[in-house]
Amino acid sequence: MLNDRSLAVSQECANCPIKHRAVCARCDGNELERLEEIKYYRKFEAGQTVIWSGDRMDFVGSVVSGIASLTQTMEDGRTQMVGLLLPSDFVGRPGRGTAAYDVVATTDLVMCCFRKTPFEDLMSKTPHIAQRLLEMTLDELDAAREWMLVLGRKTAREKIASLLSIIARRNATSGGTGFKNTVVFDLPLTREAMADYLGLTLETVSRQISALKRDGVIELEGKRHVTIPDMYRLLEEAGDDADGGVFA
Amino acid sequence: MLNDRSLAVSQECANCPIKHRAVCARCDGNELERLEEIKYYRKFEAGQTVIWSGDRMDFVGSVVSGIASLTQTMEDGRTQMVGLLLPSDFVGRPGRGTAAYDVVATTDLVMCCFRKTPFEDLMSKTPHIAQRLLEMTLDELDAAREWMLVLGRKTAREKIASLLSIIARRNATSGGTGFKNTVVFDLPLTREAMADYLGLTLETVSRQISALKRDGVIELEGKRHVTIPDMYRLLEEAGDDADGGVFA
DNA sequence: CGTCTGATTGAGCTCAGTCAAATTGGGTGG
DNA sequence: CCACCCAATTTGACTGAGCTCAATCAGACG
Repeated sequence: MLNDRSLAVSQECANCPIKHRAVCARCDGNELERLEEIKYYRKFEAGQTVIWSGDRMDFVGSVVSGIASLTQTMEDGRTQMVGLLLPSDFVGRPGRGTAAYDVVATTDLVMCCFRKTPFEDLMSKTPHIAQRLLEMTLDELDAAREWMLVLGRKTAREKIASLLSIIARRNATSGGTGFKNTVVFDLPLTREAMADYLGLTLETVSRQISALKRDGVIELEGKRHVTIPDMYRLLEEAGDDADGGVFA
Repeated sequence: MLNDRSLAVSQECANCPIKHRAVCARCDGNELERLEEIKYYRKFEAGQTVIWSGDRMDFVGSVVSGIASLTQTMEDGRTQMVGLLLPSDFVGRPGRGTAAYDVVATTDLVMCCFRKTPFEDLMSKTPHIAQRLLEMTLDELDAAREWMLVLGRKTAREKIASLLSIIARRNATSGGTGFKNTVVFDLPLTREAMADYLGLTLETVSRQISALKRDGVIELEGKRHVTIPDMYRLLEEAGDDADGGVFA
């Protein structure tokens, strides 16, 4: 089966698709061997919950493929996504015993997990891991702060444009020939997930997407396949400085 | 002068008021000596800008006393606070050359600074610093995510209550005798700063504070001195689980 | 072909924003 | 000590972006 195949492929760190960006990116051969001893893969289907907030968490790990989301929920059911986990992103916090957020597989998901205690031991002996984790955590903090500006100060239209920019930036295959600022991708999120990301209702998300389509900022094929004919235009709509050269 | 005195007092790491919580908290005597060699103090008055976003940043440092804020500004002037820096909090990012945010002294401020390059060198040789910085960054990330829930999903009233809770939790001297959930503190932020923190306008902040006062959730003496007669009540208003035992 | 989930669209309402006018309170100079 | 000034804050009236409730639509799957 495809699933078995894909697992088999990623079984070896040497072939791992995220080896250049994950927590283990800085590790040398020896360190990788140690990690390899304590690692194991877990797969989740779209919609499945990886962990519930408050649950005991005895592993940490990296997203290998697929997308997961970190969400917080209030007693009355209001929910806010607080993290979007893409391949190579790290899940879990060394030194903490319980999950602070719900982690949900947004798409089918493969994770490379390490039992927490051995990982922590290894980390204390392996500065390369801690270094890389610090770097990644600082990046996440920057992303979170960017996101706070979106949540606190942007309009619904700007929020949608911002989210599309973010996804485009990561997921993008520039469509067509030559030098162009056209970008094409598939939305990995439902309208509801987008709403939870942006602090909106799903109706507002839908309306704003329709409006952006009507205004020619985006093109849709089906509900999920998106074409951005002019990335600069989208960045403008997002309220971001469409400043520096190519979006990189 | 008082200023000189307070500087003199904190000149030695041994007497430093934040030594247990700052980046240097894990350092041993030897490591502290090295840090001491490259450190220097800087003072800012309330309202002064410490750094502008985009500026070259050749130092990093810790807040020793006072409060600073990290803010992001859009071209049209909308601003969002993305970090509130209290004593012991770290400013700057090792490995980055320019400031990503505006840093502004919200009150009079004393910082313990390190030139960036020597600090980075020291950090690569001193796991204790990197360890502590990782810990602090993970805490900040948690705080940022908490804040994202506030920005994305809470009502104006809940936002104000949340902010007051946060300040109360840190700044608090429980007022009066015996076991009680009464808390007293001075607001270190103007209405405008609170608005920037919470993604509101200053008028809305003012209105909601008035409403909370009217409803007996808080008491005001002057504009800044706040009494929380019942901390649990406030936590309820914040929409947080007023769950676990004493707020700790 | 019915069903079910996700998405779109509409109508009306509400909370928070905008614009504008008081009010407060601390600081200053006479 | 008092009159005045200025910045911060409060309050009011009105507006509108985004929410709620509800109906409809589209595509996937059995």
